[in-house]
Amino acid sequence: MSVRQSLLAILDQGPCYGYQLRHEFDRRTGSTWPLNVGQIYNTLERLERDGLVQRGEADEHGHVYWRITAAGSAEAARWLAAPVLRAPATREELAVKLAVAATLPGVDAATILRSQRDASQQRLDELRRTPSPGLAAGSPEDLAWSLVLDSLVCAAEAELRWLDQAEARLAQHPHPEMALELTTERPKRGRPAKTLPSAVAGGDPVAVPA
Amino acid sequence: MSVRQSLLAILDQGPCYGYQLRHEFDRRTGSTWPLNVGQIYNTLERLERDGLVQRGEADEHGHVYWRITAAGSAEAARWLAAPVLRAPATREELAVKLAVAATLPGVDAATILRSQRDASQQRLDELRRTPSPGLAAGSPEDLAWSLVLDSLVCAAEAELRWLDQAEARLAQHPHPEMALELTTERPKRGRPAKTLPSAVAGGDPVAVPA
DNA sequence: ACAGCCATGTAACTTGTTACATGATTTT
DNA sequence: AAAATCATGTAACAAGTTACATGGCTGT
Repeated sequence: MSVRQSLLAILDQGPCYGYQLRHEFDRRTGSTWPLNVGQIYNTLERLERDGLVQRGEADEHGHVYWRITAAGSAEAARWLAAPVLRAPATREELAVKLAVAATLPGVDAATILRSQRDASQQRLDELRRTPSPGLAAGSPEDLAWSLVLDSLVCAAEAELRWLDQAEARLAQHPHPEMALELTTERPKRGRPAKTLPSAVAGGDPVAVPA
Repeated sequence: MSVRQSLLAILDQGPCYGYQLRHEFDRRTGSTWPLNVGQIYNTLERLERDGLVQRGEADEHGHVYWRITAAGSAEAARWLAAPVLRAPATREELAVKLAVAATLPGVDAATILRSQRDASQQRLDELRRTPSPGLAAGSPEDLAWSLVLDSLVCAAEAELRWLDQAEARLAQHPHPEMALELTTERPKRGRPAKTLPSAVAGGDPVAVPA
């Protein structure tokens, strides 16, 4: 959701051809996340389909310039003005994974946590070792690159903090032991009773079929 | 990339039918991120296509149980054992957006930053106000839910920290003023000259075609 | 001639996501 | 009867990503 919008924002500055867009994007976001060339042409076609850009004729060099439309310009402005909202619950792969792992009986969540922590720490070290680019210090590219790098560092630090918290929490719940009784109640169709206290289980714990 | 794997990990505990999987998943990750039912059936079909699960016959209740295969079991184990690796550069939408915004001439990055900061702060406040679920404290569900919630809080805090850093950095680079000269050099095809010092610009700064 | 980059494009595929259709069952 | 829930499924789409095909130009 940011490639599309980023390309649009760059195109809002003036027509570009595909390879140029790649260059501009990479320059702005640093050498991380090298943007695949093919993706640019895909994205441009999708943008054209949505009426946000228009494709021009090839010039004498064979360069195909793309021009933003009024709708595209509005969309770019909208994107820049509106804050990025994380969904009510952003899908954090790591959190989901640990939440699932911590509630599976045969799984040793503590070990998973430790090995994840090692990997995350290593990643953070790498990020910290990553040099600022050899560009002219103070250049806009340098600024942009620093922002992206800082963002990654902050995220990695937060991940480590969270992992430590999680480890402490897990220590309090030594053994999940939450066997897969799954839905403790027998699955029933239809509208469930509201007032009745679910009639108590007593019955079969879902008897996983062989 | 976590729905698919999570469902597989749950199925590794024993056969389930679709609705049951949704229940299990939601129970483990908290009420955030309610999993759309349709997605489960899609994912199951894709898992079957990949030979990781097998669909069973409907039982007397009309429940279609899905059973994990040996390959699926191996895949689930692999997922649980391997740490989640953020790509060399994870696509942080917010970072990319700010990096792009900070290098666009007509754009007031400081304003964008401030409004983003407000939104992020508000989100963090909401997260902090989010109560732990009314479940039995100490239950595995409670643990899982807390983990997810903590993760979101940590991420939100990191985001704010980063935004503050970014604001400070932007203050040092008061006005990007990086006009869209785009590729300062005239785009040329073929292998670029290595030794020549790019022949100096002098010429037209890409002369954006009208 | 050959390597290698510039440049455009096509096709396929993955995961996530939503909208919709269908029907059974059960409470109100 | 109506409403709500359980349950299964289909179809389509969005965004990202990769692999591949094609050709031009240029330096060695």
